[in-house]
Amino acid sequence: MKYSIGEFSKLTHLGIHTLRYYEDEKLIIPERNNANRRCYCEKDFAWIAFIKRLKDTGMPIKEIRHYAQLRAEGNSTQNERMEILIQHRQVLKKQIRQLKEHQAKLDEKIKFYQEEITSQNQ
Amino acid sequence: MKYSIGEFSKLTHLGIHTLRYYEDEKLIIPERNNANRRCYCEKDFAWIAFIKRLKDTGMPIKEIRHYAQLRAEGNSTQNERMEILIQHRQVLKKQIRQLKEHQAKLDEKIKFYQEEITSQNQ
DNA sequence: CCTTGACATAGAGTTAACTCTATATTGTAT
DNA sequence: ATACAATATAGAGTTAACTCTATGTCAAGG
Repeated sequence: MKYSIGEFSKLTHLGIHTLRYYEDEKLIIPERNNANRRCYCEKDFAWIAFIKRLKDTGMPIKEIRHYAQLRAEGNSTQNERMEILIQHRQVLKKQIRQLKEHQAKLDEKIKFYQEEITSQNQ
Repeated sequence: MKYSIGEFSKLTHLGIHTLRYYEDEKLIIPERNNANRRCYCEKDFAWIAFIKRLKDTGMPIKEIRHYAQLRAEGNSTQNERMEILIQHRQVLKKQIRQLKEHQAKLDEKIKFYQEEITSQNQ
């Protein structure tokens, strides 16, 4: 199955402009048809999903580009790509730990407000 | 204990420029001494710690400003501030859930690489 | 007295990540 | 054949959150 940029935009919930921007940034470079139109495929869809994951976990576009370029070079870069992901796993782990701490502190603060407010109503 | 902006900058690990920017944005407005110099105190330190927490959990500065303005209005806004934090707790909860999902998928991918690589070495 | 360093304000510059505009082509329905 | 909607490129504009520069003030040490 092949998708025009418009279809692919709907599929991925990324704007047309964003897809072209990602192409400029060399994150995802789709095939072209004989009229020079972009032709995205299933594989591109899976790849975009992964790009989103990296973005959502705070990886900047430059780093994603690096990963994408290694990917484009083929199998010989598997090891290096794995290393990047292993590094990133550490980052993610730390993020989760920190957010949990923030959550705990936020809960404390909310509890404090609740106590303040109920004590005022007596 | 009172701190000049230079001291407070070191204490909070926020640049002097950033502290002044936060003041422009009405997040934290310290006292002034008779020479018009900023005078940060312990309470400001606790408040900056909380601002950082909100920032680190993705709250934009405009929303933090809103919270800060309510805070400046005093006790009568306690309820509204609590509501904001309760809302934000939901956001945070969702963030953590998502990051955990991303972590799981990342682990899968790493595992996949490891299997690929070991199978190639045989 | 004079220099120096920390502070003050106002406003310009930077960076990341989009997002939009202008203009030109092209495939499809009438 | 013609109109029109989707696509193409190049480049400008936007937003958030800083970060820096220019210029001026002032208190304390030599």
